[in-house]
Amino acid sequence: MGQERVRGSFVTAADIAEHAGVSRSAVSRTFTPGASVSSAVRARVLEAAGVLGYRVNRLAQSLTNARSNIVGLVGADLQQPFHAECLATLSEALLADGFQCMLLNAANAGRDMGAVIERVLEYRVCAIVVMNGTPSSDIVKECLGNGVPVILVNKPMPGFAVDTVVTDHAAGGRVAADQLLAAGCRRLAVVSSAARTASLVGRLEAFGARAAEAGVPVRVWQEGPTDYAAGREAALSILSDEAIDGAFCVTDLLALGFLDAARLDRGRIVPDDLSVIGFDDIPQAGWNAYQLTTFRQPVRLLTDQVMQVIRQRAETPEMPHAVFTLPATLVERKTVRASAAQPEAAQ
Amino acid sequence: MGQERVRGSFVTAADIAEHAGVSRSAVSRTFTPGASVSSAVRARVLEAAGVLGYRVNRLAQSLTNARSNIVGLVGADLQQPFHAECLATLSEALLADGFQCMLLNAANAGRDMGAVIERVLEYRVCAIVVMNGTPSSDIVKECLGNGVPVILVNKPMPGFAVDTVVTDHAAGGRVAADQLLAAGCRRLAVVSSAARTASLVGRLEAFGARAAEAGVPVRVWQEGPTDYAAGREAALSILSDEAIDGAFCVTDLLALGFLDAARLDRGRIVPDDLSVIGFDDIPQAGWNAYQLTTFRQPVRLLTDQVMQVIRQRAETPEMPHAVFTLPATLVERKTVRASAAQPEAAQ
DNA sequence: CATTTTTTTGCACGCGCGTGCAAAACCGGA
DNA sequence: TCCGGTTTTGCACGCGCGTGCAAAAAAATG
Repeated sequence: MGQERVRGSFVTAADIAEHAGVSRSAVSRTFTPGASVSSAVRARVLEAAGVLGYRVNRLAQSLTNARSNIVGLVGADLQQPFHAECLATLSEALLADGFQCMLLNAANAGRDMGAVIERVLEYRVCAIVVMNGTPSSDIVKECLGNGVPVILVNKPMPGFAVDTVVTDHAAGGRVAADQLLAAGCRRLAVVSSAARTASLVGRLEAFGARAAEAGVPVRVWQEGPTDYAAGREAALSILSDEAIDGAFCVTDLLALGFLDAARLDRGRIVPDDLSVIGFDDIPQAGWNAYQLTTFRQPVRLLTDQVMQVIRQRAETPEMPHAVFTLPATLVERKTVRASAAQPEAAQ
Repeated sequence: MGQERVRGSFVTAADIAEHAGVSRSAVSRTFTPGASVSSAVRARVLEAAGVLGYRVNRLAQSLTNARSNIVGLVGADLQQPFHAECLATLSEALLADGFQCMLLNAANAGRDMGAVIERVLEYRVCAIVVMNGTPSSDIVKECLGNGVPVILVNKPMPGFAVDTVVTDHAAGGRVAADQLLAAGCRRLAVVSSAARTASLVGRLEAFGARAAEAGVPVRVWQEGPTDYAAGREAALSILSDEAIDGAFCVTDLLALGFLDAARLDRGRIVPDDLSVIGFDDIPQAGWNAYQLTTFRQPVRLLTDQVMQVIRQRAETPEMPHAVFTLPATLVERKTVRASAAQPEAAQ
């Protein structure tokens, strides 16, 4: 079976109808759950479909429904470990739920997301998920105006009718400060990038606030991109200047670069001389050369929440919009000195 | 402008026609390059489109063309650095060329690619690019039977009417052997995984053949998945057994795990005691903690070639099918001992 | 101005599909 | 056998768009 397929063209429902000796409607109904077809007809249609290799044309189908079941997935810097993880998890969940995902790669974060979002609107997507990067408010309005729900991950946009799913960055920042203080650090640094993303700023400010409460000075570094090389530069600069003994890098990539420069170039012993905490828990953070203490972003939870919002909003478009905040969990590895104050007895 | 948009629904060409006082055809022609419209009408249409927020419905458009301009991008283990890089590069190129990409995440490589490819066929994609993983021959036939070109990256399927774009793995394997031999290694190992992928096998066998020519024994390891942890396990097992002094890991991920275990657990000094070469040149390979000597896969070239094939085959479907082999380039860093035999004078 | 040529425009059809509606077929009961 | 009720089936229309065709308008030519 499937042998005599005509090469080079798709089979239509009409072809099946003819081959099975039924009306085209019968074919359509066979592939429409809950439609009325006798089992005899259904059987003949299915057989013909098998032989000819029929496949409903979703394009035409979506035309009737006025909406496809395609979800637009927008993101930049997709090769970064954390972003790649988000993408992999989200796309898998979407597929598992019967959606198709259109990937909108905004490439280097600088490039305009607007152009790329505009294009996907032409496909009548049923939702747009922004995994990272900051879409302009104009384009968000445009999506909303066309009835396309927008879901923002880790990127709150107050005042817009969007759904937002974020990690609790502030809580992470606070815990990071607590950890470093508990480890006895008294000259702290926080390493971020020139990108003043809400998530990055959230982590940084909460960290700074907590340190301030404790009366500990914090050296703030916010230069360059958010990557490994920038982390190295930060370490090279900060660690030569001052006697920093604890650093919170707002991203694992920064932290790993920072660690390498601290150890290899500045001869620091981690965690004895210097404690370091990252954020994201990318796979590399767990590698033996690093064993970075960091915060795990709840990617699975974020994804589940995104899926739930997509489904709910499909049913109830006028549902009130909300911000869902999910907790990051501390992953204790080996870049923070064990607290001397409260030794964990007999472990 | 754009204020009075009716919320919650898309604007159609008919709406524009009415608003501009022209026929619907005029609207269609305005947005069809090379169609005949007077500049007066065009102007009025464009203005109406601006005010109402019109956007052609690609779904309906593709219905007429019998083909969308969507390309299906199939891959597994998308969070792996090399795969993520391929995905990022390819999706960017596709978007730049006016295509849209549908992401088909086959999740854990084990899962069936067929199901996911079947689904994307329903969208009348104009091509399917398989970035990694092995699609069943049945599903490939099915695509081909429907006139959808299939492009395989790093995965030759002899005998099928597909286009193939591969890195020259064998050449890499040979050079790897040469490098290790030149470094004076006399007890070699090659580390691969249980996945007998063509690319992995290609690298491994070429390496083995070259070593055999030189009369040097090679310990072959092919267990577990293709990741960091598997690389560690390989090192823990191999390095305790024998006095290996040179290892070719067929993947950077394996190499980095191997390196960490060799240094941290087995106390080897790289490259003095042990030389290690990887493959792929993922970003982490260049990090200071590793400085791995490896082969850079020509991702940009692969991508360019894929794009060229897509364009050409769109024009000339019956074009003969070919295998394009692109060279990997050795990236010399610091995990291979400098050759004693031929000291590079005064460098 | 009349006529031919060129350009522009609207009509109508089809792309592949879902679905309301009415005709047809079927089923069970009297 | 006939009849009311319950599927099942086919017809025809519409989804939003592109496009061939012929009518209309404009432009060029005599």
